[in-house]
Amino acid sequence: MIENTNIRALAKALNLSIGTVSKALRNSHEISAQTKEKVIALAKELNYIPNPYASSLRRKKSNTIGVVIPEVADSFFSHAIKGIELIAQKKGYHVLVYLTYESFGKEEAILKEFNSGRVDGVLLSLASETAKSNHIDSLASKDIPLVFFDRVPDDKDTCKVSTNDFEICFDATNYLIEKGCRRPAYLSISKHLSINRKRMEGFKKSIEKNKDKIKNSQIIQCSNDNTKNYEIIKKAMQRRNSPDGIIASVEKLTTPVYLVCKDLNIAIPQKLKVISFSNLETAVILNPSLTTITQPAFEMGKKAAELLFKLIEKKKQQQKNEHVIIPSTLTIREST
Amino acid sequence: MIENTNIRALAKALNLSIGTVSKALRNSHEISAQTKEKVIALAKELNYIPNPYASSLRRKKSNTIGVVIPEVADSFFSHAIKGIELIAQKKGYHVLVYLTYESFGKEEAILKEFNSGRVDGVLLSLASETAKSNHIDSLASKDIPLVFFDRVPDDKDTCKVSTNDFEICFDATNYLIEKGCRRPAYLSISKHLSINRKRMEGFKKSIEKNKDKIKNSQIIQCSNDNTKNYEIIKKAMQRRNSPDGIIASVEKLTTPVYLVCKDLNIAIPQKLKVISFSNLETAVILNPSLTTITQPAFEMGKKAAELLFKLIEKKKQQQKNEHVIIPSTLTIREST
DNA sequence: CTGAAAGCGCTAACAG
DNA sequence: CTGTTAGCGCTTTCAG
Repeated sequence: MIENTNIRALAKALNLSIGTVSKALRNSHEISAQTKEKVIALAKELNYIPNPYASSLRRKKSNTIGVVIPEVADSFFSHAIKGIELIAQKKGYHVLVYLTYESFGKEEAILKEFNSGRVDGVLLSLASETAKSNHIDSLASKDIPLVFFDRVPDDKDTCKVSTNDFEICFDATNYLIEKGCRRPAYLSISKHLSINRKRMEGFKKSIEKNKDKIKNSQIIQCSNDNTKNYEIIKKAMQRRNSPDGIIASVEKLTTPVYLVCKDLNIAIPQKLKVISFSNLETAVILNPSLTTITQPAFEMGKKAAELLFKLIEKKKQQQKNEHVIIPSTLTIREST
Repeated sequence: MIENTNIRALAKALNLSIGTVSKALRNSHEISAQTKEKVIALAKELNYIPNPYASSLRRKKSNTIGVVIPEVADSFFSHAIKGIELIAQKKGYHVLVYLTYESFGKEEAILKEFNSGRVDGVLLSLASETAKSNHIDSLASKDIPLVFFDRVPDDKDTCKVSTNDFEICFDATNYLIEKGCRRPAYLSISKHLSINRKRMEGFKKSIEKNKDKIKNSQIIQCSNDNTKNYEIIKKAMQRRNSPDGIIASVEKLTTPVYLVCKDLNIAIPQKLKVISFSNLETAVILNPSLTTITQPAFEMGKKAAELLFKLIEKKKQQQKNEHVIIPSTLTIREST
């Protein structure tokens, strides 16, 4: 940081007091139009930009939000960040991005630091390691608004933006069965994530509902490591009574599923029907094109940010536990 | 922002002066081990987190970097951000992310605001609209370090991290020709981007080198809008002497190319060989699997951040125009 | 309508 | 080794 033309320099040049200049710049009603004009003109000329940290310190307001997400290498979060940034930019807010790499410890540390007043609000999508969510209480006690998105907790009464994980997975499973699957499988990820539980419950509910049609069904527990997942899925497909339908609960499971089928010569959709949660643009050019549960990632990001700003702007009136659900869509393609 | 336990409260509780507490917390050598211990213990107990903005104001150092990118919905930037964030987290820095949406005006405005002292350094990947780069001069005049990555300018002597766009595209084109292509085409994006020019030049150089083998070659100008690109590519493929080999200069052109081929029944790789710049994990499960020029996105992000921190930490010694080139790799798959 | 002055929370001389 | 003090640049009473 290097010294800038500051408000004092402006004041001196204009023969005004610092206070007057400050008010003029913030367009205070108690300053004459003339003065405002002069001040603004010079500010522009000298390329004056107020020091945000001085302002933050004084006003106890950072005009910054923190976005804490597990990963960014998945297309869901790319799109979500885009939505968040869009709204933030519109509101004149700045966006700090933090990755937890699915680690609870990191998540905890990051949130803890937010108690410093660095941010006016937080958007959080839980790490898969995160089982309990009491690490968010300190934020609450400091009245720092928090909105969960996508990976929301279900044990807390907070603002959250999620998609209809249960219902869409229920629908998707029904669809698989309708298409003739008798041995459907659900590829599960972290058990801690309510998002995974909900999807899984949707799956189970459908199995239950269709139990007279179903021969067998299974939950296949996958890991965070995709090479392992390849092996896990391969084994599952080599067992007797291997699945004839798969619901992949996250985007990154698509690649191992397709690879296994290629390597084991399993025809999709004839031998195995596949549906994946995914926002991949390339779903349509896979072979066969992939039936996806498309999450409204961008919209969820936008909505979460909008909600957060509502909380930031008028904490009192706002409901502290609004839960917005933006539905996903099942896009049917050739893989089913 | 709500009032926190601040350094004054700590000092009072410990019967020490504010200055001593401050030094103890920053582990100053002029404070006794005993005192430090006491201070740190109480700080922990009270969950004391120093106000970063007060500190920034006083030290003229924000411990924050700004990352300015055109889009985040492309897998390149997802990976790059991951690399950046990794290094920043290690260094105890915070990362502000801004999207320009390919707009020069936005890019300019964002950089201008950085003159306020909000960030200690900037990582920039140019918007496709950006033709001139004098909007970065103000940063330079304030001595705010700047490192370009990926979309670097070539008219400036600055630090930049890029990949070997020219060479890899030269190699890729050679490979196409070697595989029998006689009518190769290059799908071009924004002409302003040096990255595109360099790739294009690599293409042309190869055409030149192989001119006795080539029947015809073309540069197909694409847009930012993928539905338009579909039409553009379709038209190109319907003309006489349509390409028998394509180099797609950016990832998002893959989908329209594959779709056109599907719709026009053009067999890849028999009738058309395709290579695309891409970091898509799904390249391997496309049909046919896609030969890609894989950019080291994560490594570029990391390297750019490392370079930036070197500049931030010791401005003097550091070369102000280091140009790091991290090579891309040509991964050959079935589409060629 | 404008100015004076206090202070946000922290750091860094400087003095002791 | 610890304390005192003067700000960083800005906002905001409160007076005039």
